Amino acid sequence: MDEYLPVFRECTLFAGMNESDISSMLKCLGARASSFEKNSFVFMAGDPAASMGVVLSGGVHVVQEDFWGNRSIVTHVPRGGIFGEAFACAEETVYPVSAVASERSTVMRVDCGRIIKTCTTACGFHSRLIRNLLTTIAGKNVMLTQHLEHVTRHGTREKLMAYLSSQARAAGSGSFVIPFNRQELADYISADRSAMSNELCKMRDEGILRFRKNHFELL
Amino acid sequence: MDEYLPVFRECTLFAGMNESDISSMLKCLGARASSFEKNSFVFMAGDPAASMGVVLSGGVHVVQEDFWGNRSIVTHVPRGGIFGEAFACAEETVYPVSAVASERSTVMRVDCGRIIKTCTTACGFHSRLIRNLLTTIAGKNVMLTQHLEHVTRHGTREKLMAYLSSQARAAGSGSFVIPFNRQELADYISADRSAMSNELCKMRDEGILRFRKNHFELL
DNA sequence: CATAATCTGTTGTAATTACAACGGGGATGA
DNA sequence: TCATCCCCGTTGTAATTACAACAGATTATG
Repeated sequence: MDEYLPVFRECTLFAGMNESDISSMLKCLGARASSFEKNSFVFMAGDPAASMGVVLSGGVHVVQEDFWGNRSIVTHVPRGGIFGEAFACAEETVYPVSAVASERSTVMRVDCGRIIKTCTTACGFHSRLIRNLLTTIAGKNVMLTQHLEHVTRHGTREKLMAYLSSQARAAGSGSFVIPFNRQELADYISADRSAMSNELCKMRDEGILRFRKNHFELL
Repeated sequence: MDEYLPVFRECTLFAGMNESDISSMLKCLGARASSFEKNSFVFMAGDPAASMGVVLSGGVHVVQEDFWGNRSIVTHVPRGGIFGEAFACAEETVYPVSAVASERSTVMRVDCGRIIKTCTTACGFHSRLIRNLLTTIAGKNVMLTQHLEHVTRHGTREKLMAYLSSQARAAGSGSFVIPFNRQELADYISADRSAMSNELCKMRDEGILRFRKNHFELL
């Protein structure tokens, strides 16, 4: 397991811990790493939701299948990312989604009960681990709330204004750089790229914003 | 503060605790209740995000204002509900939203740092409190993820199928009752009521589902 | 029971959006 | 330098959705 220590250092779950702390903690938690072939299931929808996963190598797709069998990708989890933690930490009894290796991957699974319920005095960094878990989930929560805020607006222009406003707020300025190209931005706000591009230019012509590539300025 | 003990028993944050535990814990946390007139701010966007709120009486609107000053309501928090906890628990430094009393209200504010960072051996139920906080945020996380899944689908029919599928999964059956009327369902999936109603009937005529009022059956 | 109020389905029209196709940069690499 | 690829804007058309208005059904209320 120690071969993956560089990965753990990138993982928000272990923020503020050094390698020896992490190493001893993983033993304490009974964490086990397993390998998965491409397209094999790490867990399936309907399995008891007891553990969270940490991607040590490769990547994992979180997928959902609807009543009629249509499959869609919810998220992709890259190396160093965690998944399933919200279901395991909530009162959910089973996973409502499946996790599939998008390529040959190594995944570490940690029983969430061991993190939460164990006496927190057992090892020195256990409380830090819980805090990290809480911070990580809370951070995702904030991002999800914002995303929902942007997507639920009616009309392409309203979506853009909501998204750009939040970026300006985060930057503390009306002038900022976004982390998306046009196609990615369109996917994010759930709109068509060309329609969005069109709307952006209309807004520019009306004088409510300026942009050049990924740099935007609200007026 | 003890006059609000009945409210605390409904609050997920204090699940599994009895009234005397809650009472002593609130002292330990240094929680303070304050009154707010209708339309007065509990906190404003830009304030340092240190504490979470618990609505003891009345209700609170979480509102967001965009770059051009357009205000929109993100959520309404009723009596017994908590708000601001995700921002305070995440690494956010300031609130990106404001909280406004929707009527004359009483709100208890708890410093999140006191919950998370204090030595967990300080009082017996502190670890339970942290677990409740984690469970609550994780639960919201699951709901947000699902909602996003439903809203981002393109087309009214696809949204309906995604939502109804998730309800069927939750019920463990293709036959279930939804907690929305038509208007609420339309708001939830971010669509027009009449267009949605139309689409539902088309789907019924095509034989992929049946419904009567709030009872649905997928085929 | 009668009346009002609300919810739901239906229709037609206007507005918006998705889709496809294309051309102009700008970056990349041989 | 030239060729290639990718990103972005633009346009026209087809499809979808929003909006408004209305009628039947259901529920609430006195």
